[in-house]
Amino acid sequence: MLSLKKYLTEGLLQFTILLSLIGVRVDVDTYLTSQLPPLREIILGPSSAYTQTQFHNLRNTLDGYGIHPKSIDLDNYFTARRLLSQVRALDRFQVPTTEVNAWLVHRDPEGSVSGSQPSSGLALESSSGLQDVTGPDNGVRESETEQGFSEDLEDLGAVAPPVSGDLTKEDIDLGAGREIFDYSHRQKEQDVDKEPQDGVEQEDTWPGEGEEVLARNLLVDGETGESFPAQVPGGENQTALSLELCLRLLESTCPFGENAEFPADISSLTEAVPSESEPPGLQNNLLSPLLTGTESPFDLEQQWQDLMSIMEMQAMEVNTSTNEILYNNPPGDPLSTNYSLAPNTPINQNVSLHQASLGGCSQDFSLFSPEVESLPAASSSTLLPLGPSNSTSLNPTFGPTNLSGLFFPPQLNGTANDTAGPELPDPLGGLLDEAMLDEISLMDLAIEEGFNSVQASQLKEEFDSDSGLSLDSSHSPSSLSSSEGSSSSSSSSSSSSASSSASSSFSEEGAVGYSSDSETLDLEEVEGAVGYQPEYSKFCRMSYQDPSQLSCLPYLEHVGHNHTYNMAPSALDSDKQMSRDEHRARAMKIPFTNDKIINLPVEEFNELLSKYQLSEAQLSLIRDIRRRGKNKMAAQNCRKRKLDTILNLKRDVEDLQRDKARLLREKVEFLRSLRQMKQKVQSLYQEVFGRLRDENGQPYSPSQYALQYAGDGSVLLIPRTLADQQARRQERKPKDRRK
DNA sequence: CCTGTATGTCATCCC
DNA sequence: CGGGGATGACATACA
Repeated sequence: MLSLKKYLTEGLLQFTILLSLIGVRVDVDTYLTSQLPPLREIILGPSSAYTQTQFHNLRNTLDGYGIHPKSIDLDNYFTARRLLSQVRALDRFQVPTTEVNAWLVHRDPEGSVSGSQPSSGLALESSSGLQDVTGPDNGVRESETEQGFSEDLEDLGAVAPPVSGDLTKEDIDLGAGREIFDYSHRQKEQDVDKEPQDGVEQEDTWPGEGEEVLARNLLVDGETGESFPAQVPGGENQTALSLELCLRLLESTCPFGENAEFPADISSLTEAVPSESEPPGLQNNLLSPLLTGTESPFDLEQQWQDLMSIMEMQAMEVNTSTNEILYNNPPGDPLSTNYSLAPNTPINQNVSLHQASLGGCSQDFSLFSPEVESLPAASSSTLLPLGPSNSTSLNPTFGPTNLSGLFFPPQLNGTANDTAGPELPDPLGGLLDEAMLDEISLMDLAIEEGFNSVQASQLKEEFDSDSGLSLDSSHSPSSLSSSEGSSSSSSSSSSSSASSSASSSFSEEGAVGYSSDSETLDLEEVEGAVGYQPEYSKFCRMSYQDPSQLSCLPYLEHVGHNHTYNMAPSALDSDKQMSRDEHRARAMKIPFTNDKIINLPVEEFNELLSKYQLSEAQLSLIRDIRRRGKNKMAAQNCRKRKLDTILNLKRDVEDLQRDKARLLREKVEFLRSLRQMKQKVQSLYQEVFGRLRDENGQPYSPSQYALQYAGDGSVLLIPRTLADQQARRQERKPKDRRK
């Protein structure tokens, strides 16, 4: 089923492409508005989202003439499809906490196919990107859920998230396919306030319109004396298409924000270029700014770091600049506007690879997950570097200027250079070390595990049980006052009976405090059971309390102290159990119990003393007993408080350690994902670059040329020297911003 | 006998 | 200024 469907789809797409190339413009898009899904489905397939094929770009660029049917290399096309599928593998970018879903949106220069599926969960990331389908040939990519068709489309390389119906015509024109990075988009929203900076950057890199800048840059290449776009030999037409697709794929793989600025910025993919091919010396010179200063440009690690830095920038809120830039792109953006022009540009001029290039085909690649998707289509559109805008801008710009041959890797360059570029080497470099990361994660995990399994759970339980106790000093006072009141009342109500004294002491303890209400009750019950004998009651209380509390506290469990030893086997042995003060009081013939001495309120206590004729020695002893008794309770409360504090601190530490471990794990996972993406990008870059051929059919030297992403999502083949210059330029910006 | 824990007591600070 | 809570330090009992 799938194969058949795929076959049909491919055939249909190819046919459409051919028509477009021939100059027959199939404006299915006009009919394929969101309101008319059926027609679209007929042509594009069911639930086709917004698939924009790069072929459209060619057609658009060439405007139907100038491109020879021969120029289309089906082999390359399918190769591109394969690459695209590979890229698609990156769709689900797993980030620690967030899942990243990427969609490849294929956009036609003329009119990118805008997904008419508002309903689909996917939000159009690039507002400009998707949009109206001017040509039937636009590959439409449906939401992933709709696999059948989407799959085929995917192969084509046109992947468009369902577009919300709000796409404007302008968006459509401008927006042609571009890769949208939801993630970046999201950030952009957050970073909206940072736009000013972006604007500045734009001025620097891309004064006015990115297109112009690109053109200028390309033409300018003084060193080589070549204007790349134009120079690219038309003989490469064969590969042009495939290259375009590949480039788009590459673009899509890289979550770079699209920005007008980017076009100017040339962060080169060159970095990704296989190092083997290039001589070290050349590399250094040619290396992009990002790479410079650290390792050889070709160093994979370095490359990864760059990518990671880019990712980091986007992912980690830190960099707003890039996001801003990306998001800020208004629909009316020059680039976007230019997009509409692209279709008109004659292919002849652009015929070179460049044209094939990605300009037209932008695939929206949203690496990031649902969150991103949820973002409004408009905002997202701006984010994606590869988005339609790129294609449009590029085509128009270069087409006229004969810069046809250039591939722009705008996003990579722009994003990497602008935002992440600078950071890549440093922060990510170290982190990239997989072994190190693993180690960290493992360590963290171990720590976390340890806490979780052993102490954490226990502590939690303990704390829960111990909830009654609070370190907050405020608690004790209130409880104390209340307890005192109760104690006084109890004491007053009951004269000096043993039971009364016992109850009063208990109540006082509750008041004292740290014991929770339940605790107090328990104590009271216990003590009541014990009967009079304050000392016993005290001991009992302590013994009673401690065990219960201890049970809750794992640490204390090992303490097997049985404080009940204080309790005589029989009440008759109470004398032995009396405290020193009890003995002293008895020796001094104190007429009332120590409980009363200790627990009676001051007034009652004084009143009690006044009732008896006591000697100085007796009064002194009574006061000492009262003082010691009070202090004893205070000491108990103090110790309890201290213990609670320690336990709470321990719990806090454990919690923090768990959080830290979790965050580190997530970080490691994120870095891994970034690394994988980088590898993919690199491989794709190499593959694409390796397929490029000059007029003579000779492959380009990686040491002399490099692929770069333009801000608009197009990919250019430029001299390394130029790439290095631009890369350096961009590298500075991000740093400045951060500062 | 040594050690660790629990508890009591004292001195002191502070409210 | 005294009562009393809080707490560090020390002493003691006990396992």
